[in-house]
Amino acid sequence: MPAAPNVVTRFPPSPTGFLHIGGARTALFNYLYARHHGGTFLLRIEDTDRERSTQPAIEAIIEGMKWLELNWDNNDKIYLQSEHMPRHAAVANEMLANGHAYKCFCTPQELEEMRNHQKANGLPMRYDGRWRDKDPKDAPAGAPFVVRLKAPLTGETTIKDHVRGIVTVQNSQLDDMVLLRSDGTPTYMLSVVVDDNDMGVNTVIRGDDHFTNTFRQVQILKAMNWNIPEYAHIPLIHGSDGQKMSKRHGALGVDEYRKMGYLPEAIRNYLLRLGWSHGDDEIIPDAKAVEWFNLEHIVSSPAKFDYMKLDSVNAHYMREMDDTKLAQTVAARLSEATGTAPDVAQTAILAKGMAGLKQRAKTLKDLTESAAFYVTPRPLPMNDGAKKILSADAKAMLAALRTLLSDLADFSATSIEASIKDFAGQHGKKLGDYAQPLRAALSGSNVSPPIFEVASILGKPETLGRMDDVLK
RNA sequence: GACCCCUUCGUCUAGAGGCCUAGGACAUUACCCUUUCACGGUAGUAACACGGGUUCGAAUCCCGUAGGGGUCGCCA
Repeated sequence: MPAAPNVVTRFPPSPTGFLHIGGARTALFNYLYARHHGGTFLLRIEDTDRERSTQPAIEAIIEGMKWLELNWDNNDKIYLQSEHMPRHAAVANEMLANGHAYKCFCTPQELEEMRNHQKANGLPMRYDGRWRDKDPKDAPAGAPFVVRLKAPLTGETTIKDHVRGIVTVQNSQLDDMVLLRSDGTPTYMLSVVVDDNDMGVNTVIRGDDHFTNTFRQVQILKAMNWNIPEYAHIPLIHGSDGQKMSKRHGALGVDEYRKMGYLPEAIRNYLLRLGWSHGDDEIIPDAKAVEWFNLEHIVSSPAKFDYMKLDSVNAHYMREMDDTKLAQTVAARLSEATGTAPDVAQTAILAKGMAGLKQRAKTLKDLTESAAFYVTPRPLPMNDGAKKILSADAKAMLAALRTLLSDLADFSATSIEASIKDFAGQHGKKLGDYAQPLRAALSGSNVSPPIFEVASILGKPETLGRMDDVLK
């Protein structure tokens, strides 16, 4: 099935902030495509903007990638774009030498005036090429200059994109972009092209916001006579306002999702389905994702992020998790929230409780909150629902129940239920009449897993103790 | 403004001219199950943006309109 040999993809975030959800999806698609073809997935940090790039951001991105388990190749090594700036500059100079680039001595003010004029007159906003054919000798001595691409004036540039199809733009629409800044550093447009080429990247999967840039990049590629990679521009993820999700537009860092209690496998599955499909399949475990992923079924329109759906996917994976492992996670979260870590015995109780708890929760956060009562030290605080249940009548019934339970030898859930059911019948009551007060006493709430199961897991001494607390 | 792209239930999507009286999932409604809440089960509401073509036949192809988005930096 894998046709293209040696597929090389890459994820190139710029370290100006955390790894956000849109970037995570781009990374996922690149990762899956490489894995599907048995190819290589690389991580490149685009830190050429020295002003805005930060080390903490680099670390946050790496942490995010690791949390999502999107492991990159090349022995875990990261390609730092800034380390290759001399190479980028060398390429620009090569283009200068072979006539594919030229020096432009315009000042920033001059360019801004030009743009203002164009905007005011409803003209297309592009560099007008005023230094394209001028002799550099005409420039004032020692004046700073940038290096611009000498882009073709006529003809057209065509991109074959796996999502967009074949798209053509007239070269007259594209201006002579800057390759090298006046301080000699390369621009993004140059750096990506050079790095992709040097890294052997042959498949570029990235956000659709890069689509129009692609035409310019292809022009550089052609000027250098380099191979043009396969392209797949994936539609953006929109916020609820229908606009591109960005760091200031509702996109959260992946770490926030971890805190909210989402599982990495759930995030992966949800993100995969957001913009890609495999028939009616919704739950797509990693192995299937790698097996099935392709570029053909990437959706062509933008998607909105939906927490409800994420919740349901997360709930699915959470229920599949091993109870012991889940209990450890919950214990860790509990200790983070309360400051005291559950001990081994308590963690064991949590593990027993997981089966009943996890089908009532969507996230690890929910799960942790609903599990807390198992290990909360006595006397348990009662929530409003519990207080309401514990009327004088209810307490009287609870007192009777206490005697019943203390005499019960077999403290299994079925045994407790059978005995209470029998007891209720004898007193002309329903099971629920006793179950609710018991629930309040044992869980401190009006909502809990099956209460006889809870009692059994808590054990007889703790159960009776909690009942005594309420009866005091 | 210029250029490019997008448009199927509220949301994510299936759909590659007849399989579509448009399918699935999430959400939502009702009922069943039931010691609470969930889970689960059953049923339901709900969409091809609009207008023209092409064709025996169009959600699917073409053109236009409308709406939305992206890009136009010495940011990435």
